[in-house]
Amino acid sequence: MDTRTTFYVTTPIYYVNDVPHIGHAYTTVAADVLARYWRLRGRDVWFLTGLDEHGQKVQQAAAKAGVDPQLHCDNLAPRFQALWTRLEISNDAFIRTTEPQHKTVVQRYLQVLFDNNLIYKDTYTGWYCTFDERFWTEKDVEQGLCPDCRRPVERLSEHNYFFRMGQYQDQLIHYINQHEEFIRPDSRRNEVLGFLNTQKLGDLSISRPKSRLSWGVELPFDKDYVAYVWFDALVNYLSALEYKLPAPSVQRYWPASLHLVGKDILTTHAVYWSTMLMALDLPLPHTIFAHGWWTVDGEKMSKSRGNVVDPNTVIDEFGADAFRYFLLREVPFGQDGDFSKAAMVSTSNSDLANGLGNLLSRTLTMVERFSGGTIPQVGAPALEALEERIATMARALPTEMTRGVESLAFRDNLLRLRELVALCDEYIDKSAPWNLARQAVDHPRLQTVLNTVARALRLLSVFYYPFMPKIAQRVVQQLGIPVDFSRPVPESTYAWDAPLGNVKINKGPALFPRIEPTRQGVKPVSESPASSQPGTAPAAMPVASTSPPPSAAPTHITIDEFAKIQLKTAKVLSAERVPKSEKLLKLHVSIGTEERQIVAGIGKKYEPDTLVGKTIVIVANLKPAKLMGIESQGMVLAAGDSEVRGLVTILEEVEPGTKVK
RNA sequence: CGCGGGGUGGAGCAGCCUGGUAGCUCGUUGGGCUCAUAACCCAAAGGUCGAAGGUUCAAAUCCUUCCCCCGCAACCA
Repeated sequence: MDTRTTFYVTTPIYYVNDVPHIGHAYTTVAADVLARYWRLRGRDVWFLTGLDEHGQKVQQAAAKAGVDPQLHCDNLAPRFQALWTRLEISNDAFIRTTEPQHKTVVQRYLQVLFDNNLIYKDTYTGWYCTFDERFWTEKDVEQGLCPDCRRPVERLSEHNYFFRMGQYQDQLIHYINQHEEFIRPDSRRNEVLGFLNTQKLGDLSISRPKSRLSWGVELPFDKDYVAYVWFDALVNYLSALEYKLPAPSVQRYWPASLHLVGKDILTTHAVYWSTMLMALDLPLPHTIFAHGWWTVDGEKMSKSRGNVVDPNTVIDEFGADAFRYFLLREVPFGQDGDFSKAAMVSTSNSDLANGLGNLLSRTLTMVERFSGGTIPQVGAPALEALEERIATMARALPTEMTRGVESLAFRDNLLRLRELVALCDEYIDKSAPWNLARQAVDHPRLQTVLNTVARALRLLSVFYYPFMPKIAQRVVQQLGIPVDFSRPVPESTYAWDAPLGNVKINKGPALFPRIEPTRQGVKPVSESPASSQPGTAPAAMPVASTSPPPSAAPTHITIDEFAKIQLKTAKVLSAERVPKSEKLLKLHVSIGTEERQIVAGIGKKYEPDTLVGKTIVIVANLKPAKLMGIESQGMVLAAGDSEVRGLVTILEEVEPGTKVK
């Protein structure tokens, strides 16, 4: 644990071209919870997030849009900033790598490394993937394709500048071994160590020729090059300290207490960034924590699947606080998790509406009904055993919460708080204040019940605050306890034994609405093609735009263009599965004059045997191609989108090779 | 033999490393209560722990084989 009084936490700087999704929200919310917790506890917190705005993809996207790259970034940046506002992110600064001050710092560090002979120029020849903006080694490249994105790679030879990363290998291994908390969780630490121990760490290319990529930070010692994106990006953690505060604050906050990263960029941080810092003679961050990824409804999130969760829509539906709660409550931090609306509804209802929300609601109503709207002082014990259990749990809570936050065990903390809520519910039921209210002789006991639950809520509000800032504020507001969460809250204001009483409450609306679970599992599969328009005015349909269905080709082709495609009937002579392939079948077909070998991706739908003898339709003049090493001399026609639904066949018996038009 | 993850009451998961009464949340059923957002409290039902072998006094847990599911990778010409 980082024991300094400062706490510097970062998220990665997100790529400005991305659409903000649940993953971005996750990291940022987690960082925010930590920042809020430590501010509450009086530490000197600095919380940084921001955007990575350089690189080829930005340059390309801007060019495509016909705008200046900077303008392109300026247009996109607010998407993130607006989301963070909605999500109640309390970052102290928002860095953008295109800011001049950032570039200056990057250049200064580059110059230092260059002057110390830690950067050298060399020729690099390798396989380059334009899309990923990176070179691949010989054994990475498979069949001329980028192992990452499967696009073709090109042989490229160019001069570049290299950072002597390799020479720090042993030092880094040693460092990781000596510092248990440097890379977390442990599984990730082992992963990095495994990587470092089994292969030789090479030097790192840190430049790109301007001829290929101009959108970047120019190297101070060679204006024909810009800095490679990682060097530029990682330095943000330091550069922000130099110009985002009133006074330069590297001394004050560096080394960072915590870099939160997704597991995909752990190596970059653990190896590149660490060795860069070593070379700069700067201390390494205290902890780099790699968290897991979210799937959606059990599937990986991807643009092509169209299941990317927009945090904005979740906030619209559930509110920012419930969303924040869900993200950190659902899964142990570090592991992968699954987001689904059903889970979101269930958690929101059971933990928040039925838990915290309902506890506050019933408590306040009782205070109104049985105590004239004022939280009473402690009276006589009502149910000593339960009161003792509550007290024990409550007194231990501050320490437990801190321990949980230190180990980033958000989920454990939230479950613990939920336990206290449940214990209060049990206490209320068993002490039955509504009965105690009947006779004056029981009133001292009634007072104790109400006071005890109110104190529990006071405590809960404080520790729920980092997770749900708005809700916490509403809880204390309704309880009538003035707690200002925007500044450190001394423990004396919420400690279990800190007295509470004679406080006038302000009961307000429910904290969380109960959400009726919609029919889950039944996805709205079919927008019935006919009348899915929520529209009006059927009469006024403009005649001209008998628009094609959305999936159809947007433009017409001429009959001549169609004539270029030779469709023919073909009789299947044999069919067999392509070994090791999931969906490929190798077909031999006759088109009368000749035989063709066709590889078709229909193996999920059809057993080879059932196809033999069938007459199908093929594209006869398609350029042959190799699929898994097997030549395919044509293409079979089949209905279906990504999934094959059925083959095109002929009703009547026709000769193989008959033209289809 | 491509890489990896997983199969535990209706659902989602923990337990498995370091064998020894199978646990949690949700759901279901019955009861209670009436302060509360049809909420809350109590109780119950419900599992041959994917299958088969093996090791052992004892296996969800260790070993072997097999089956199935899910990612990723390779291909839907």
